Formats: sequence, structure tokens, C-alpha cells
Amino acid sequence: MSTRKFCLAILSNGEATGYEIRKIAQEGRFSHFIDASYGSIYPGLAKLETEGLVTWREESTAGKPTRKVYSITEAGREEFVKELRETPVEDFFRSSFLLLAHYCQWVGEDFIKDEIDRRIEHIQTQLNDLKELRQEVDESGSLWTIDYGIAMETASLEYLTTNRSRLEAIAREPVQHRQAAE
Amino acid sequence: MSTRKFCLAILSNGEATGYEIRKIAQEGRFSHFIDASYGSIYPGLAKLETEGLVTWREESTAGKPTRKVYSITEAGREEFVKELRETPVEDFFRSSFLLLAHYCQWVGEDFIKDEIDRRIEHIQTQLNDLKELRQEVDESGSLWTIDYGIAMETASLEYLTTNRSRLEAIAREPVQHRQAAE
DNA sequence: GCTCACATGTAATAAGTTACATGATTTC
DNA sequence: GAAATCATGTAACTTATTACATGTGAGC
Repeated sequence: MSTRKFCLAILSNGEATGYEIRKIAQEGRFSHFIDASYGSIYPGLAKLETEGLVTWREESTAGKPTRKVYSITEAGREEFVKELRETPVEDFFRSSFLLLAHYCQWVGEDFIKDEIDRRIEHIQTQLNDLKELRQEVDESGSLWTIDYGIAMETASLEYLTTNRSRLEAIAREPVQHRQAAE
Repeated sequence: MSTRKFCLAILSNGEATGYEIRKIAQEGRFSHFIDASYGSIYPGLAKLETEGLVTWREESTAGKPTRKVYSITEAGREEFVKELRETPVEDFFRSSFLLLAHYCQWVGEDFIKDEIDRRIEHIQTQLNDLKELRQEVDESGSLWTIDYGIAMETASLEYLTTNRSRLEAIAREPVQHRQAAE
């Protein structure tokens, strides 16, 4: 129940449409540790409505599609705080890059070199995005989490640049089959 | 398709049972960036078998339950390398801790203090586990990813210890409602 | 006698992804 | 004229979680 909690989170500091919530999830101050697409947000909001945790009103601006502007109810606020307090605080991290690194001998040195390059570039982009975001954001809570993100990306970048040659050397080692292939 | 790839990964350097694969996912050298439970491993292996990517044989040791020992086929090996090369290498990170940090004003200073304590303790445990694992492991690829893990956990710990008072101060700030509650 | 480790699996359920379906307006 | 942005939603599918179901043997 993550999208649900995230919707309540966003709505707890202001009205928003489903479209906007998704945008925040993808570009905004939560994007480095949250994930949500239309296919989970719209049904999520609909469900929250049936539970009485959010309401909405229609808003028509000339020349734009009609929007459903959601806002949180008192019950929604209570539920959100309750979930913040009760949900076990555990992070979820799944890395296909580390799996690839682990099996770098199977894909070869050239391939892994390219992937490291791509990853370094990607982290640099993320860092720039975070630093830009940092300028735009005013809430102190946001700043703290953005700084956390910056610290982690920086550490990741540092590890990669100082240890890439080591991984490339591993990729050159012969593959160890421990059993005969069937 | 993550459990699937993980099963192929494990089997690509030796035979294993479903039980063992899960153990590796939970305690072994992949546990810091992978997640898999029985409910996904057993059906996953069954599916891989129908695709001809793995086979198994029965093994009965006196006094122990009969085990199904899986091994990868040539087709499985090819498929694994193909997936390593083709799957976009993107990490997945979702943090309920950072969401909580973001909304620390709603749960109060005492609560957030306890959570920071818990998190610091948790990271220290993780670091110890990784360092222990480092002693046991011999593959160079494993070592590299474990060191990555250690670098990241260390950075996380450092950020937390140097910035915890800042977050606690934020938790003391009054909550900003941007709209009237419904 | 109890709990832990070994060992395999299923069923109900939850959750989310991707692609589809639709359509207006603005900007290049 | 094309592409991007705004805007809402559904449907089929994939994937994984949790709990259940079952059983042995070893060590305390």
C-alpha cells in the first residue's frame, strides 16, 4: 500500500489532481524514493474516495480539460498520520546493476565498461536534478530528504569512480563453471 | 521478472534447491539488493522448467526430506546472459523512511527521534552483516558488490548522524496546513 | 516436549505495470 | 502539421506477498 500512502501524503499539504500527483512522483521532491504511475494513482484515488479519506470537486478552466481536484478529509489526515506511525519503516532496494556487476564475467569487459559509463552519467544527471530541485523547494523536510539523496548519490559516484578499474579487472577473469552444463 | 532472473543467476554458478535459493536471497551475498520469498521462487522455478531453462533431479539423503536439486540448461545460460545484456540496468529504490522524514512534523519530535535511533541501529547491523559476509565470500564479483553496499551504508550512517539534529529541529516546527481540511 | 532448520508447495489476495482509448490546446 | 502538455480513466496481465498445509530430524 504505497501509492495510497503517497496520495494521502501529497494531499495532506494541499489539493491536487491525479495528473499532478503523478508528476510530483516522477519529477518532484519525492521522485528519488517513490514510484507511481497513472495506472496505480487513479484507481488509488478512487478507492480512497470510497473509504471517505478524500473528496473531489470539478474544476473547468476555459480551454483546458475538466480536472478532478482532490482534497484530503479529516479522516484522511488521521489515517495518514496513523499509517506514518504504524507502517514499519523499511526501505526497499533492488538493483539490477549490482546483479550485473556480480556476473560481469559473463558479459565481458567492454560491456561492463559501457554500463559503468552509463551509470556514472546517470548518477550525475540525478545529482544535477537533485541540486536544481534543492533550489526550488522551500519546505525544510523536503530539503532534508533531498540532501540525503545528494549524499547517497555522491557516495555512489565516488565508489564507482574509484572502483571501476577493479570491476573491469574482474570482468577479465575467466568464468568459473562449478558444474557441467546440462 | 526479477525472481526469474535471480534464479537463473544462482543456478548459473551451481546447482541449488528452491530452499537454498531463498536462503541466499535472504542471508547471502545478494541479500542487500535482492528480495525473494518461497511464494515467488517455487512457482518461478516451475515456470523456468516449462521453458526448458532449468532441469531438476531428486535427491534423497537418509533422514532428510527429499530435495529437488535444480540445475541450469544451456538454453538457460544463454537466456541469463541475454537478460543481463538486454534488461535496462535501473535500480529500484523506495523509502518509507524518507517519506516519514518528509512528514516528521506530523508525527512529532519524540517519534522521529526513536525512528532515527532504530534506523541507525539497523544500518549498523547491516554493516556488520556485510563485513561478516565479506570474510566468508571468495568470489571477486561478490566482494565488489559487498564493498558497494558497505560504502552506501556507511554514507547513510554518516548522513544520519551528522544531520539528525537538523531533522529533529524540523519536527519541532509547526505544521503548515495549506488548505482548510474538509 | 519444544523449537529450529530442512524442505516443497498452493491459494487467495494485493499491487502495480503497460498499453489502450480519448481528446483539447499550445508551442515549435 | 507535428509534438508536447494537460487530463482521465480502463483492461489485461504480471508479479509478488501472506498465510496455509505438511512433514522429518536434531538439539536443548
